[in-house]
Amino acid sequence: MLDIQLLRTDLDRVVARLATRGFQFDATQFRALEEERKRIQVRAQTLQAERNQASKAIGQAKAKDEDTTALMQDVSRINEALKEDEAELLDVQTRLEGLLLDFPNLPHASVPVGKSEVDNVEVRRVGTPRVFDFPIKDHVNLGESLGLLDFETASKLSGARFSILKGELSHLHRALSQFMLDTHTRDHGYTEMYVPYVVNAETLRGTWQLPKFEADLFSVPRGEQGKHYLIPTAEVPLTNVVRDAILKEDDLPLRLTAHTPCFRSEAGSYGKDVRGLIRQHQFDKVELVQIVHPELSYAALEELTGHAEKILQLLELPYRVIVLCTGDMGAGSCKTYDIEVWLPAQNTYREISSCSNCEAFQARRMQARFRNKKGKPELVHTLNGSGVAVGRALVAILENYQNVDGTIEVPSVLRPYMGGTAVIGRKR
RNA sequence: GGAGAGAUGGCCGAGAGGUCGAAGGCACUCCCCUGCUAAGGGAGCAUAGGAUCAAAAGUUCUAUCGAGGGUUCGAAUCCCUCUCUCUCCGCCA
Repeated sequence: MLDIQLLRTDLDRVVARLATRGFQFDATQFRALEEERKRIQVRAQTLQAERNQASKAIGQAKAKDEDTTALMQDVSRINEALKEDEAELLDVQTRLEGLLLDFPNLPHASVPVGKSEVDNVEVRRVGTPRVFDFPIKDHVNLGESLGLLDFETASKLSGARFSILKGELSHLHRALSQFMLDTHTRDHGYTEMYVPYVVNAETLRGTWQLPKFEADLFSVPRGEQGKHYLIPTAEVPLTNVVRDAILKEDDLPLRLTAHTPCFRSEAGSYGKDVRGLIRQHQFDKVELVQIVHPELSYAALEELTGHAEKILQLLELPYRVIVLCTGDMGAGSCKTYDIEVWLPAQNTYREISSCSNCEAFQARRMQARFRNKKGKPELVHTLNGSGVAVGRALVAILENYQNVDGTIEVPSVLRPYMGGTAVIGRKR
């Protein structure tokens, strides 16, 4: 959520900057609504003040045993008028809030302006794609021929876009998440968290998934309590840890990590990536979240992106980092780096992590604050990034580490997590 | 699942229809005092929004005592619904 003050004082600039991310906004309509709000609010508040004063006078008169009939009639009249104003005010405010809730975040000045993913800018490339001297297979082929990847049975259980991993492949999947968590907690200073996978609507509102993206979520009916939702990413529970909290300045930065499944309905995305593990309704991810002092959030973004990159470096997977242009960024982000891993079967880099600085956008919604030097509560900045998507890392390992006989080499950092296994799929 | 108790400011905790945005304490900030090992005195100290203002400061108004509704001229205080926490019993990986 944007700062309403900013809209009141600097609307034209806000509209112009939001236009760079393809967000059209009717400033005239907003101004008119604001005018209306102001008019009604001033009137209503004046009436309230009158009423409060009169009521106080009644109390004082009664204490002195005086007659209060005239005063009470006054108040009744005020209340009549007030009732209408309050209803109008509520209506205007609801409409304004509705507009405000739809606003995406303002892009940071360093973000390239563009319309879509073709305008994203590559920042760096790390590692060199391996040259194969045999015809390579994609991860689906590799997994299925080894008998370790089973989409058919998964679709019997749950439908399309679910998968079953077996034996050594399932073990490798587990090894990956363990390795990521260990690296982030041991080397990068994150605190490991175990968090709920089912959250309430308030929590999703805090991080922006509601109300706009409800269609992408799996929900769980809960009788009188309404609906709960399966988390689409651990960003949701991790970031909301600080919702409605006032932290000590010394507590910052908070670095939190969790390994969780993520559930995405993504009804609209069929037709793309239908094959394989790339786009699933359920996948595992190790998430990184930082809650930081506003002045340090851009340094933290570089740092957090580096933490995610470190995983790929240790796994010796080639990747590149791109900065998303204004038109391709998520709504809550001021600046986003995507990390894309090399997939030889697709002959391209594919997203494996997305690292964003949301500045105070989520914090304002969540009322997540810290007490600053002056003793005043001030909004924190929030950042999140995948460190990294486990399923996609598995895909990358299958494809990059494949041997001519269809077996898979285990990256050396993962071998301790695999009981020393060096190759997957070797016949015994 | 059953029975009971509770939810007040950063924290603890009083208040039980009127002058309560809320006593007192702790913490914090500033000042004074004091040569000392969690010493004393004074002042300040909730959040959000509105108006005024070029802006800040200041002034002023409104809302907020778990959330939402109701009663009333007036609600932290009374009534209803919900949520959460605690205690006891039951069940359970």
